[in-house]
Amino acid sequence: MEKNNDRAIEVTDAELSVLERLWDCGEATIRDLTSALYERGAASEYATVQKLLDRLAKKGAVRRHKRSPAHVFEAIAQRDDLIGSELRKVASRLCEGSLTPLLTHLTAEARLTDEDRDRLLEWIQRSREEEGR
Amino acid sequence: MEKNNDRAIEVTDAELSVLERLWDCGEATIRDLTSALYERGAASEYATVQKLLDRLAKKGAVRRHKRSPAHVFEAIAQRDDLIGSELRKVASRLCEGSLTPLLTHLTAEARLTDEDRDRLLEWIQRSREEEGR
DNA sequence: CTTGTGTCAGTCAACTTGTCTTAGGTTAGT
DNA sequence: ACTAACCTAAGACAAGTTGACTGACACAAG
Repeated sequence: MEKNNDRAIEVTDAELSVLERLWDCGEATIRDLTSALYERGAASEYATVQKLLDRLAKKGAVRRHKRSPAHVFEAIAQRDDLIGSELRKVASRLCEGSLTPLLTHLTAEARLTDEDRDRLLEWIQRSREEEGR
Repeated sequence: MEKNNDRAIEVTDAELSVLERLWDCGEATIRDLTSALYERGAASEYATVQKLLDRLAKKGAVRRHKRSPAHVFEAIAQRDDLIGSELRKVASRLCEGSLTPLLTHLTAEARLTDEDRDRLLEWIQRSREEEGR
């Protein structure tokens, strides 16, 4: 049940669209991704995807399997990891690192459905019980 | 009780430090801000603060009062407005615009103090009561 | 009329980001 | 073996952002 909190992973828009494709496919080669994302499939676009994967790999968001002819890529970072990174970044910039103000803001701003509210109450209850962890 | 949701306000790091000073002071001239933020108070730093205020004004985060000799600046955007903008940005990039996944993530990740918990419970209570507003 | 202070506008280098080019390696087909 | 098709690796590039800085001008007080 270990969460991937090792370090923040932030990605740009173009990188994100590659990652999202990987979340859908599970695994994909550069060619797969290029034809899925760019339609035209030109050589330069292939290289663009390659560079984006390169940067994603440096950030630890993607793993490269050196399988036979072409490398196969797989997402390491999941959507929720990115959400977490972004939320922590906001918190550290605007709330001295505390996530609680974000929570407070969301409860005030988000239109809570009954379901959301119930889930939240339940969670608070649980968190109170776990007090002495 | 109108919230400032008109549009997203995002600020850079340097702009934020100016804004934070304004949140503390209420009002301030460029000179006030420069000596508070830069210590040295050189002419170039004065100009930097001026440019930052300029950009903040264009973003609608700051208001300029043309009082006597030097203009006086006042923050329009509050910390919570920025938090809201950032959260919406994250939501629109990663959650198809829905804030709920952020809430879910925070309930899973954030560790609450007793005080946080009480405040949150109160929020939820109030939100439930305002239901039909 | 000069000095100090303020405003306004533009410049600048460093960095980021998405795109593209080039060079070189490996495999398959004729 | 020679070429064609595909792959990897590394770097170049323009456009945009960001923080810092410069210069030109207004204006009041000594």
